[in-house]
Amino acid sequence: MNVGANFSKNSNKEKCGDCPIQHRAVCAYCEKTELLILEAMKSYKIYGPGEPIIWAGDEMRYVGSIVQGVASLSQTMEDGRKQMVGLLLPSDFVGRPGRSHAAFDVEATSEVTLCRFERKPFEKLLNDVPHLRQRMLEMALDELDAAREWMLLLGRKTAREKISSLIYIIAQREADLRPGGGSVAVEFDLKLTREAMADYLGLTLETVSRQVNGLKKDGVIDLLGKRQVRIRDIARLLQETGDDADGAMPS
Amino acid sequence: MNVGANFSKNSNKEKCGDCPIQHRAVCAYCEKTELLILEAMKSYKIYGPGEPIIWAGDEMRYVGSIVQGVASLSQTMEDGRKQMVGLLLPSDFVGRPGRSHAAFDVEATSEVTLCRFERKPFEKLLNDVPHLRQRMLEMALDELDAAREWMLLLGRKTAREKISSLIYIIAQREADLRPGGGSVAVEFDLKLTREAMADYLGLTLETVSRQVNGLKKDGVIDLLGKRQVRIRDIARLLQETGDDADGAMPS
DNA sequence: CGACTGACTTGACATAGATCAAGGTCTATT
DNA sequence: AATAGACCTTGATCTATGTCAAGTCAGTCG
Repeated sequence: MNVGANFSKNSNKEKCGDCPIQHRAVCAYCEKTELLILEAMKSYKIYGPGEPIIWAGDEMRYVGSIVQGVASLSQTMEDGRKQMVGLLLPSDFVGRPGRSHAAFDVEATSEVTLCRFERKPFEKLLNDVPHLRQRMLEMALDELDAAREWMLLLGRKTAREKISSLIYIIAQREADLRPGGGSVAVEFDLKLTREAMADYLGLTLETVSRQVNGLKKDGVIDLLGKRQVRIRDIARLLQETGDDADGAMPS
Repeated sequence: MNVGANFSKNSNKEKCGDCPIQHRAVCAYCEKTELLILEAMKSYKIYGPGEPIIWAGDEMRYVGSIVQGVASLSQTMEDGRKQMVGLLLPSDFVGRPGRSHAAFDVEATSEVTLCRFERKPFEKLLNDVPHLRQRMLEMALDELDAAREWMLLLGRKTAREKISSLIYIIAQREADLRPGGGSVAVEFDLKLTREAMADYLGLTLETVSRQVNGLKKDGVIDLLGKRQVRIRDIARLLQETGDDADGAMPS
């Protein structure tokens, strides 16, 4: 088997049970016994919107993965400035094996169902099961790439490009989670307040509001509710993100 | 042995040979044979200042680690806007096992000596040697944390805080690489042009210039040469970064 | 039913940092 | 010692986004 093998989310979905940690962390290649260990270990917990899951500095008793809802990973400075550093959607992993205390705040943005494992036995399992460690490495490297792309957005994009990028990414992730559908969902719920978007994009909530309504006025998106979006022109939205590979040069 | 065991850089230095990949990726706990395999595989290559090491999208034949000098990991938009997403110093790993093409540009900022391994056999080794994979996971998670902290800087800090943070971080890293010394070097070379700093911080080079000279005028640092810095007041510099834990509240 | 609350919008104004434009300093080259 | 090129500084101005301050609107509670 190849180190770099990349299991598509869908193929994992078919082979694994209902808990995301199975297909994200253990996946199709694992032995039956290992699956059974994880099955026995897991427990679920539900958090209400706005409820903290863990604070930076707290001891981490659990690691786990999101089953339903949206959670945010963020950092706050003493004077209150806040920056989201990750958006946790269903199937994303929460917690860092090998570290006893949390480095970032995790909060439920909408109602969140978390599938949890006690950290210590999970680490032991990680130590014993080669595939699990490999899967964790892949996940960490994927998240690292995502974080670095977000750095380009934070450092160099304009407010309009930031908003467009966020909407586009949420649409993509939404499509991933849906059964049929293309690669980008057309109509979906952002599941984030304007303030949460601002914290994610390094903007103020007023700027977010103005830019979202700007995209609406320019016919790029429709707003069905405050957070319910329909993309009117996907190509145009992609152009607005600033990282359209060939929007400038018509072939 | 514990999954979360964290080998300090120094202890590894003592036990390993001259190639950073040994103490970063294989480390003190590895068997002799594994070290020998890496020894046989490795080769060195030297890059001049400004020379590209690999471009985003290129096939990655090698992975490796920096022995000497500074390299930058960056992304560029079509219109030329550029964002550095990582600063690679001696002992840092370059390349991503399990991916055949590079996701980011890597350029030598100063003269760089790179210790290289062919990617394919390295991946095979990674597959066979548990400690190596564990070390890679730790490195990836550390880099992820660093990337996320940089996101706070890019999204929420002022220009002055950004510059102060960069100087502080370079001073820390410098101290790490030196034999004796405290945790923060006092006098050192930034090894970056104003433009490279700007690309790292999401600023323009003019703003970088003004802020660096501002810190000098305010007695926080001295400039011995254009890139040669002496920190006059470490506590003050830390305060200027914005993430001083208790600069605001005297106990 | 009114009025309260939280999320959002909109306007007027302020400002940090970008942009544009010179000019300066250092090093290498001839 | 003149010339050139890379790098850096400094000033004047512009502008995108932040800040402050009123609203609006939908849902919820008394």
